[in-house]
Amino acid sequence: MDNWDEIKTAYQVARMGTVSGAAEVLGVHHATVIRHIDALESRLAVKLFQRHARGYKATEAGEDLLRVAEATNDQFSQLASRIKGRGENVSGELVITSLLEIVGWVTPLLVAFQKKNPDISIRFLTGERLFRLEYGEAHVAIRAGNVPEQPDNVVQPFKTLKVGLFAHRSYIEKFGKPSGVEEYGNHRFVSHDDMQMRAPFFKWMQAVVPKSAMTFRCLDTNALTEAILNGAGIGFMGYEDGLKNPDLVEIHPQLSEWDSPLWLVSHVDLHRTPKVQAILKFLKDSAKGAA
Amino acid sequence: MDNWDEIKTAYQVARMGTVSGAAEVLGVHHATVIRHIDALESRLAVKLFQRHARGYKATEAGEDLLRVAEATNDQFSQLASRIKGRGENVSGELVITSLLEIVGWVTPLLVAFQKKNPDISIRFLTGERLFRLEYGEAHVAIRAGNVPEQPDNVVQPFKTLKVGLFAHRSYIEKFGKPSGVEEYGNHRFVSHDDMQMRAPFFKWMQAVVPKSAMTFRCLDTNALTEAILNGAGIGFMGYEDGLKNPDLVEIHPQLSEWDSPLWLVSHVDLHRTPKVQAILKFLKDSAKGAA
DNA sequence: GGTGAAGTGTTCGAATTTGCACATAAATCC
DNA sequence: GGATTTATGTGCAAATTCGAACACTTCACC
Repeated sequence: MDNWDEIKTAYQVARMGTVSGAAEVLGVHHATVIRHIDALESRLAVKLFQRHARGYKATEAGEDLLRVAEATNDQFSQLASRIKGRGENVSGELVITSLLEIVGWVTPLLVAFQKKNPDISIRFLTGERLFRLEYGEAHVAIRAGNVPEQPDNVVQPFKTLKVGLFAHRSYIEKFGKPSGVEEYGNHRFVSHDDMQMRAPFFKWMQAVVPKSAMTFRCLDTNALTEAILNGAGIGFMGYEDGLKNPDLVEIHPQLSEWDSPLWLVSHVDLHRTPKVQAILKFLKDSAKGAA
Repeated sequence: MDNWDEIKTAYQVARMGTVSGAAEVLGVHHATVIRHIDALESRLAVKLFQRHARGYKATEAGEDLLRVAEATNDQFSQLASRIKGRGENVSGELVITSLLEIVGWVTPLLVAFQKKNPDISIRFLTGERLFRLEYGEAHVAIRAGNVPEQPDNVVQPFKTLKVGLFAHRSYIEKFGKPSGVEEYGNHRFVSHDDMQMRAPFFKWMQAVVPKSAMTFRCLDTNALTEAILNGAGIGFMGYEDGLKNPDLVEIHPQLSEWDSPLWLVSHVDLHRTPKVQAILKFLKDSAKGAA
């Protein structure tokens, strides 16, 4: 039973009782309707209609088809309105992924967005693995570093993640505050263990701080912040967070070359949907408000 | 939501996960599949699939379509097997129509056929009105007289209805038996009231018997037979029935020109269905057996 | 009983759809 | 890391389908 269009045609003929009427409803020529019926009947090897000059009358098989096709027509109509409706409303599931490092910063934004759009349910995917937009694993990704130039992805600048070089008060009391870069060799630093890391502030540190001075290394950004707070050494952390904490001392004036740009990335297929547009607008607005 | 074929295509893509796979299942070129999907998506203004080089992944809308189309596919498959099955089995309703005159003769045959085919339910339509095959009012008609030459009807000879001219014993006792046609004017005849009747024996009677001798006229053949049996006069009735009844006397030697040929008529659209073939074969066989 | 309206059915040219060839991209397999 | 496999995507020609016109039939209304 291939060729569903012929079933659709037969349905209208059974419903209308005439070929001409069905042709008008379907918006095709009545010759087309006749051909569809003929094709369907010869394929099924069963007469669906009894022909006479004043119209078509469904046989038992035709009546059976009428019932099934009527249900199908309803189902498809409902499907169409569901799909179209889904396109217009901001509802359903919204999957967002980001790097682990900025979870603490992004999460409150997502919660706020969910509160503004109660019909939406948010899945926030984070992890070692990069969740890929092109496989439909997420609607929106927040990426850092260079502009992600993958095809089929729509990239927008989000905001710039500023970092500063801080140490805890307890560290300063113990080891003193280095007056300049040249003294860094005699101090203790905390840093990421991942030498592949491409963040600009990390590269700056690699260039300026001798490897022997990096006495505490870890993989997780949150653990790194904790290490600084516990006086393990000097290290990078979010600039705003650092300033806010009275127990932290800024070691080096903030440099713009440390900045990590953040990008909002969405797949081109989904970018124009209202749902994705809504979250993108919300995130950009909140970035603007914070700046 | 017109063009059900595109939905069918999208269903296979959602099921298979790749355009190529769907194309193979559908037996079309993969370019066609791509075009169907593109057309459907632009009509719905919603992305149904997320494209990447290793296949298509259904979006939420696509998943929705998958569910609906899967159900539809099942429904259509079942419909197809029902319709084809109906074509092969002798079951369902079988509508037969005949003239009132031969009801008594046909009914036992139909009952026997129904007993041989318990899956069938028989509707035997009789009445003043001619039930018409071309409107699907009946599957098979039993017609008398000239060969019905209507288009779209398949006509087969059934059997010849022989009639004889009989009178009841009580009539003979009262009025005597006419020795020849020339004495008919002095006798009493029972006949049909319908002067339009085209039956050959009726025309013969009209030619031979003066109108004044027709003293009992009625519209119904059964009533006519009853009239003969009750001694109302001389009249035509089924030849076999007349001979079988010892109380009846044959008035005139049977003439072949009285014979009414009976025809089995079926609409060309239904003639080749096993159900119609079965009843036609049964009726012809029983006519042969009786002859 | 004849005339007009409504419907079926068929033929032929036109428009649409389809299939093929080829380009390209990503994943897998040595 | 290069070759192979498997996928998507796009012009262009062929095949198919579609639509307009016309012939024919039946029914309803005068």
